[in-house]
Amino acid sequence: MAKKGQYIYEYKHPAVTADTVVFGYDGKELKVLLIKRGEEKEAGTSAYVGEWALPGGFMDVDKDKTIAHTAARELKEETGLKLSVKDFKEVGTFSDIDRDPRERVITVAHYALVKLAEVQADTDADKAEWFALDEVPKLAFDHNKILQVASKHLRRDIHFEPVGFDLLPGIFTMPQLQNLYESILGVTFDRRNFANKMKRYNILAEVDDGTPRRGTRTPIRYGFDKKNYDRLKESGFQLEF
Amino acid sequence: MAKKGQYIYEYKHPAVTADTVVFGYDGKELKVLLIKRGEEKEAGTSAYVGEWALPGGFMDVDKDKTIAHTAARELKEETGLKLSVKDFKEVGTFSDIDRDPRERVITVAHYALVKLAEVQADTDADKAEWFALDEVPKLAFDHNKILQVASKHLRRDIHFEPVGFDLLPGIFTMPQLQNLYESILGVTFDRRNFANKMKRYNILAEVDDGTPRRGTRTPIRYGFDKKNYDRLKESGFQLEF
DNA sequence: ACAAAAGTGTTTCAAATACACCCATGG
DNA sequence: CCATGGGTGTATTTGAAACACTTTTGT
Repeated sequence: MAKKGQYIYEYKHPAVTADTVVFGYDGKELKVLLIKRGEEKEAGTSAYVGEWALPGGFMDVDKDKTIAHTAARELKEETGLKLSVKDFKEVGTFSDIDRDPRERVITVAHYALVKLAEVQADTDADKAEWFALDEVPKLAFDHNKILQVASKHLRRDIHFEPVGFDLLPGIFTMPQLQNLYESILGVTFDRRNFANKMKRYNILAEVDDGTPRRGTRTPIRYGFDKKNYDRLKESGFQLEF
Repeated sequence: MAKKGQYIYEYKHPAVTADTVVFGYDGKELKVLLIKRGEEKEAGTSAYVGEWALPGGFMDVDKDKTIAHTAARELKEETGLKLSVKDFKEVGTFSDIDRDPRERVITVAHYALVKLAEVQADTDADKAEWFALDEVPKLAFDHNKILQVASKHLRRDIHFEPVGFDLLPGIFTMPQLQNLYESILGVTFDRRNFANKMKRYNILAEVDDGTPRRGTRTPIRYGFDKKNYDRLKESGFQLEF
């Protein structure tokens, strides 16, 4: 952690933070991980104590190799969630002059996708909580705006990136996959057309995990074919919906 | 301009800059505006003096309403080019710990599109120069990397945004438009297919600017139909190529 | 006179869309 | 027994891609 002391500059510097929108999917709807703000460790005074906010915090100028490292470190400290630096996708910089009442703070917003089921155990329930996207309360700072923009980025990226990979468990069903896309994009698809399109990309493989298929009521279970997926991505594809 | 003085913080703060990749199109190829670095006005020591670099500079914590304002202000100061704040599209944050030899500096990169012909007169030729994209020299800091990423963003955005609007003069020809797309994407299109697709969007209008069409050798002149374009954009379209 | 630039239309193929029925299970 | 969830195939339409010739001007 950064040392407290006296740091002197010839010109004013802003403080820099990294905030992260962590998206998870519970099989029904998209959720976001929020924390309840406590006393600030770093800034002289605290702001928005007791309110909900996105996890994030101040850059450690000496230790954080990049701003994504800040995001990863703070997420870990605040929620217990340990993600790889490359899981953080940058959303943008929020730099309005009055966005923090204490001093000038600019924040670099990120988003990350996690497999909710596998990760729920690791999150520190005392501080962090999952909220359905449409039940997110009023947040500290400009965090509602950040969440909006991050959601927009997710909706865009879904056309180019394997969001299913990251949000669904390793084994999943076609209805789950479809529901995920429908949740993110806010639309509905025809079952048959959706499945056909997905299958044409050759990135899905039927898997037999031992669950007996006892009739049409138990859905077929799929896994992602990462090899084919990566090849497809290299050659500049577009997953259109 | 920011005041020089003694600014004291309890925790280390990084310096923050905004850099901008200004793209222009001369009818043949994509160009970028670069500046020759002189003595730094702000930082104690100067870095990369005499080398080519992207225009940009330090945030004025008291005056710059957002980081985009920093980008606009610095572009104006360094090249004479006066663009609207909303013309700056954010590309990303570059924050590697050793990217500036003087102190920890993180930069927020932007790109902007200009009509080269209309703007060339405004740029201060003493300090700034246009370079073809594939003739860009080795740049200061990590600016070559920033340029790469900005180009990638432009290539992506071309599918969703009216880049033609911003890069071409108000009146242009189909071959010019096609050449622009080919330059940015690095591919070639069939003349007929390209024109047909463009026309299907109903965003082009033939204009008669007095130039006589004296035969097939003088191309038809078009303008953008901004109304239709905006409507199309609202309804979430994709310009596919 | 010939090379270069620009205009134009049709055919073919692939993908998007729309649409209806059957089966098995759980309550 | 019936409501629910899940599987499957076909016909139609739309857009993408491939393709060749003619005209005019500049040299």
